[in-house]
Amino acid sequence: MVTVYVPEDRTDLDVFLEWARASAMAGPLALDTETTGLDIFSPGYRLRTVQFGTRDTAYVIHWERGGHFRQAALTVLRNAHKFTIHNAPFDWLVLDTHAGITLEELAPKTIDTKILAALVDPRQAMEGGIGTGLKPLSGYYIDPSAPDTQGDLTAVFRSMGLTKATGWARIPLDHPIYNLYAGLDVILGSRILPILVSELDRLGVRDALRQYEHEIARICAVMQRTGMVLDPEYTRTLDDALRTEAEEFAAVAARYGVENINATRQVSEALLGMGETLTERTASGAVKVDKAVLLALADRNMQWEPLGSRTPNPLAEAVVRSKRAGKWRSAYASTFLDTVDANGRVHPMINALQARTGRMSVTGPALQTLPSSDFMIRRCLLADEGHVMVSTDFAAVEMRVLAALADVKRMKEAISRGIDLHDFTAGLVYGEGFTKKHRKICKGVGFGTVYGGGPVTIARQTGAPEDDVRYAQGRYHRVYPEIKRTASRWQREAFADGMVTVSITGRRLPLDRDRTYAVVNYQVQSAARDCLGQAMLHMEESGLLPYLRLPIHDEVLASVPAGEAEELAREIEKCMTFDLMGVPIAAEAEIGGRSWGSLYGADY
DNA sequence: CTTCTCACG
DNA sequence: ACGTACGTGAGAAGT
Repeated sequence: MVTVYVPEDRTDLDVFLEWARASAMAGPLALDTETTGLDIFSPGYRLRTVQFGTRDTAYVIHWERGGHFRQAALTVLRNAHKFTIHNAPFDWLVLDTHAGITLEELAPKTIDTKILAALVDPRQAMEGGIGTGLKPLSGYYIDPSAPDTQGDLTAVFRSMGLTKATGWARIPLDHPIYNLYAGLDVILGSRILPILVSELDRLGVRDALRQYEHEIARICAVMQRTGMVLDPEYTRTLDDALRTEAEEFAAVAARYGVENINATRQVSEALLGMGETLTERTASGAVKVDKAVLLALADRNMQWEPLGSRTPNPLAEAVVRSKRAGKWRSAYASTFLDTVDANGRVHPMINALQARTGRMSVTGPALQTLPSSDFMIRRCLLADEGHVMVSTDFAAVEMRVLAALADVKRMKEAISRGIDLHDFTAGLVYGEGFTKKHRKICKGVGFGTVYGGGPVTIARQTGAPEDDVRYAQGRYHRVYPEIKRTASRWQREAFADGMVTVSITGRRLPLDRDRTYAVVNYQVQSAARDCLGQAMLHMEESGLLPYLRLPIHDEVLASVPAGEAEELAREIEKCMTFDLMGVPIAAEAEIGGRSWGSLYGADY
């Protein structure tokens, strides 16, 4: 039996305050907000309700009504000493931006149940895990028939002629289902907390890892709040130019009967009709017409450089160009313009613990995936006024992490002596007279090993003959025997531990039963992510957090005052330099100009 | 909702 | 016994 209260007047609010005071003494209060949407930094964004709850009681405070309602919510937000929130960064930023409760104040008082859930099982439901959303967690741990508060509310929206996009902003504040579901979320959050804590205790997940993840989440939330400056004039011009390019080449494709360049079926049929032979197939058996296929028909390599090996197919050329311009416009340039805030900044969401390996992801826009082959998209984003961009990369971090985790003696020796790792490997595999080609194969085998790839894939990736790759991979494992040995140990331990391999930081990494070879990649990718996390903690300790803009797996992007760029770049490098089990982890900073594109060849 | 494609580390 | 490329986000089309 649970009760959801919705205070209507000052008397009700006094009851709420008394309840909150007493409840907060007994343990963490569950906290949640309802807002007009997910676009926290958009003009016109509103905080609508703030909910507080325990395992059987919830109070939905109508922030939107102002006055005493806000005062009451603020009193509890300021006075309670511990909150449990599901997906805290969102609520931190909402309350920071729209209620004046800074995330610096709230974060140290927060336990995020989404973090705890990811430490129990980082997989999404589709990957065979429970999922880390409140709904799947409630279904699994509390009651399979627990209401889908978000899903059911969208149904309510529809019945009122509203959509997912408009419903959260327009549903009347006093709608009973809206209030019931707002209240249920904190009740569920409150009930999930002790369950997840006891799961983590049972599984032996150290408290240090839980604390560490909360620190990382806070640091990422600060970066999200800061955001990045957009160059609006450049971006508008680029958006127009990309639209024009997409349209012009789409018109060329139309002359060959392709009405829709994104319809792969139309493209493949038109190409076959022109007498081209298309041999590659997709997983489902359809004719494959991806970029690699089209560029080959257009007589270009993957860098788009002309090959001179055949007559370029004009349709293939038109389709690749139109598709690229269209994608770069819709995924990047247009999204920048659509998501920019009133101060000219974009605030992508940084999901600090998103991937099943613990890796971070960035969405809306996906700033970790901007094209790197051309500066034109990155040129849209700027360092702050008077600042320059600094990008600092870990040096070959995954190879170093592998050397450390698997205790690869000769690899560790080479790294410590500062020798180029792929040169070193080529020397061991082919002898001192190795060629550039040999080095390339060894580099491919090195990466292939980190990813768990076989000779066929590595051969395809490097362009080297399969037999050569086979030979090199065999030799590779002879000169670095510890890798296979460690992989076997990891697999053995995972089998004994419910198909879960435990990372160097104590992170649980569930394996797929039919892909246990991926254990090497999971261990390496996860440890590399924690190198980034460790570096981020160092950077905050050094006072660099205000300059940080974006984590990109093995890189940190910063905006620093132009006059102090050299010093701050050295400081960032220092924060990304440390020892991992006897292996030096190192980083190199590159100082650019005002735009991110300047680090990719742009002149501004 | 699934598939295909393409952008990144 | 053998061999397996890893992790993401996003738009568009097709079912």
